[in-house]
Amino acid sequence: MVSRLESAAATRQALLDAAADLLNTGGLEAVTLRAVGARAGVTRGAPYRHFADKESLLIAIGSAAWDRIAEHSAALRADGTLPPVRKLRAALVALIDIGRAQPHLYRLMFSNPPGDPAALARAARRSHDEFLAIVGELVGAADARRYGALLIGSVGGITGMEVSGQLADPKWSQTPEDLVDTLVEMVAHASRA
Amino acid sequence: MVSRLESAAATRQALLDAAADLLNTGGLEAVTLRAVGARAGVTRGAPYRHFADKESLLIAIGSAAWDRIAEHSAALRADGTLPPVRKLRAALVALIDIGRAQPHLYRLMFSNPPGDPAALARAARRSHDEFLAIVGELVGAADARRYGALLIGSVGGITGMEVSGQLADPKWSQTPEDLVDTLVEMVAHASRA
DNA sequence: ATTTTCAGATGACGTTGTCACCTTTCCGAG
DNA sequence: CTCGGAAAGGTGACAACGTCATCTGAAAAT
Repeated sequence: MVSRLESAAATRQALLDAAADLLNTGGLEAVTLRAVGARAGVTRGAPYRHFADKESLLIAIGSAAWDRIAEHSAALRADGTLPPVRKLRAALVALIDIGRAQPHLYRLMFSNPPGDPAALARAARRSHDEFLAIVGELVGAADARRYGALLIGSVGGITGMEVSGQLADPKWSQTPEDLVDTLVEMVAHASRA
Repeated sequence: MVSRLESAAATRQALLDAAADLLNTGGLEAVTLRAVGARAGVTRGAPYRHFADKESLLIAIGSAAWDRIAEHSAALRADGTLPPVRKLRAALVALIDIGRAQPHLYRLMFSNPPGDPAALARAARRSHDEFLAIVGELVGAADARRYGALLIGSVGGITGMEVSGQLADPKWSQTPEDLVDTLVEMVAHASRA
């Protein structure tokens, strides 16, 4: 008694899960439509009933990841028990966690696909808005844009260094969390002056 | 009177130039060994006399870009007429300039290839060392590691936002240069305290 | 002068993304 | 209740790609 619509939606989700799984375990090169189909229990042509092409499937995965981050930030913002500095730090560290646990997914989130270069940037907007609100609680609405862009960009890059193994160089002797703490401290201090 | 060695070296460079050109104009997807060979005046199999595979060719391009940055930073560091803050800003803005002028090359520089994930991270080390020295001039050797990692990561991420078009959102109303100025100012201030 | 070496050309193979066509199954109108 | 359209999925085919084995010709070494 599964309706056709339910079955189709389930297949679509199975394709997304299969692709995300392959991405995490074997990297982007392991994500082939044939492998995705096989893991989802269908054949190579089936994904075209749910996604225009391979790129659309990847964009959907990246967008979903951005949506989860947006929800996480929204939940943080709504938490009244946490002081703004804590919210900010938690929101930033969430990105680091994704980068560490799912580096290939992290890369995908920041890629811009050849066909629709702005697709993932659009998906990131909701997440950025939530983040902007959290920053505003700390530094005030006037400076939120300035420090918001700086913090998001910085953490994105710091996580990128971690993902590509550059931060592992003993030359730095800093964890991403260390750097985030320094960054938040500097921003909090600068906004008070 | 071109010797065979000279001819081989010229072909190798022609392949690198052709690939870099295709990368800049058409993105990574436009870089096919057949197209690279055609533009360099050879056929599709010829690149295998100079590079183990396609990935090695791309790594060579990314490494060369990192080398150019290292040289640029070294030249900056040797310039006695510039105060440390100026050197630091110029070194950081150099990354932004590459990102803007050659976004696909910029992406390649920060990618980690499936075969040798640390290859480009190694190529970036010399550049990082030069940068570390410049930071040291400003904040002292004790804090150089801390702020060096923070600055490199931050600027990498900020440029990434610019490259992927996220900073273009009027929501931020900040140029990458604005953010770098804020960042440098904050670091200079923090290191004085 | 002869042998070795190596850049380059060519043919072939497996894999991939994609499309056209066919089959099957479900939903809704009569 | 029937039947016709719609849509999911399967199958065959094709072009493009990375890669390798093999061949050729010319330069370097002996």
